[in-house]
Amino acid sequence: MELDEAKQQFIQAWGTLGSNWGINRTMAQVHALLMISSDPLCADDIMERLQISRGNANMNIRALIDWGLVFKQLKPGERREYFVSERDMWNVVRQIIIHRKKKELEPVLKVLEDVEQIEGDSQEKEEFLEVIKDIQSFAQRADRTLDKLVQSDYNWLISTFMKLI
Amino acid sequence: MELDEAKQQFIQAWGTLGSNWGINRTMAQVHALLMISSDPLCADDIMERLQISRGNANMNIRALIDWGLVFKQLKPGERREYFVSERDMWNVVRQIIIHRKKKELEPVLKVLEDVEQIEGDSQEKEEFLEVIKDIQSFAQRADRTLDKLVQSDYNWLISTFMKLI
DNA sequence: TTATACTTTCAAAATCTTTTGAAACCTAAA
DNA sequence: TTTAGGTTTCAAAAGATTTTGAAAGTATAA
Repeated sequence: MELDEAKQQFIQAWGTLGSNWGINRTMAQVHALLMISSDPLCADDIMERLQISRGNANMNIRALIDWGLVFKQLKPGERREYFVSERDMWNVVRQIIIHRKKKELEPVLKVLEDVEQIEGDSQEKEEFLEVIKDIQSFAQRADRTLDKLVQSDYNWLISTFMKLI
Repeated sequence: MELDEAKQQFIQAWGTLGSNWGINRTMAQVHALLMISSDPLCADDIMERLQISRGNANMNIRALIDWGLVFKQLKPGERREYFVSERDMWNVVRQIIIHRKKKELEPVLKVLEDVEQIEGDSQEKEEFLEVIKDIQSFAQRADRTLDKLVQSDYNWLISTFMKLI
């Protein structure tokens, strides 16, 4: 396989993975492209390499910066903005966990708390509450575990992985 | 809050969560409905409660059965099929991990292996390979950890959670 | 101040995903 | 058989998401 073909394949695969992970396909592709570029790229480079429009490129670059997966880099004497990506996979995953936890897990915890506050005194209510409480205790445990996880550093993580295996 | 309103809210929240997790909204809602129904429901019950068409109900029930999240239950003397859901959250999450790992992680591992086999001997190639190998080692570790996780039972999981926190 | 080089926005278009519902398809019992 | 009660399929419609590209905006330097 040629290097360029390999790069292309990797970008496509990363895009597909991303789109299953709440990261839109192009956003993940931009990230992939930056990960495998040795030098910082500007918006025009990204547009050209991925064959996407300026608006699309701009939107997804901003989103990646927002997620903490890509950083601006200004070259001295140049006005144009260049971009580099986070390459450390644990930092990448960490940022994704932080974002998705906030966007998804926390709202569910809120709803679970709300629906616990129901009126009445029926058998049906008790059964409903039992199911809800089970889910809630699981979700809270997941929430705390993820908090701990994102705080932890890479070496700690590795050693935990090791103990698991 | 009334019980019925609470149920409705829970079904909606579960639907939203699911759609962020590679499970389509209706599929997650069907699962939610079955989790909080004390008795098994048939296709018509589900259609009525969620206000969805027969085709939609059927498709999503089949998908849930396929994912191991819902089970058929035949009532003696009745032809109609009834359905109950997996309620144990750890089993639910376990099934989702199994499915998504197969659908997402494994194809990426395959691509990473493929793109490692590139020709040439340039500086550029070496830099590309370095990034790929980092990602690969992380992905393989994740793969093994998830394997271990899905094999583990609930009590083991709890104690691991506890150690983390 | 004006020109230039670049970034951002956003409505419309394209694309992808989900849902519908009617027709085809079972299968058990009469 | 035939009928009745039920399930599955699938093409078309609806709905959601993503992408485009041109216009507006912004900052720098001459």
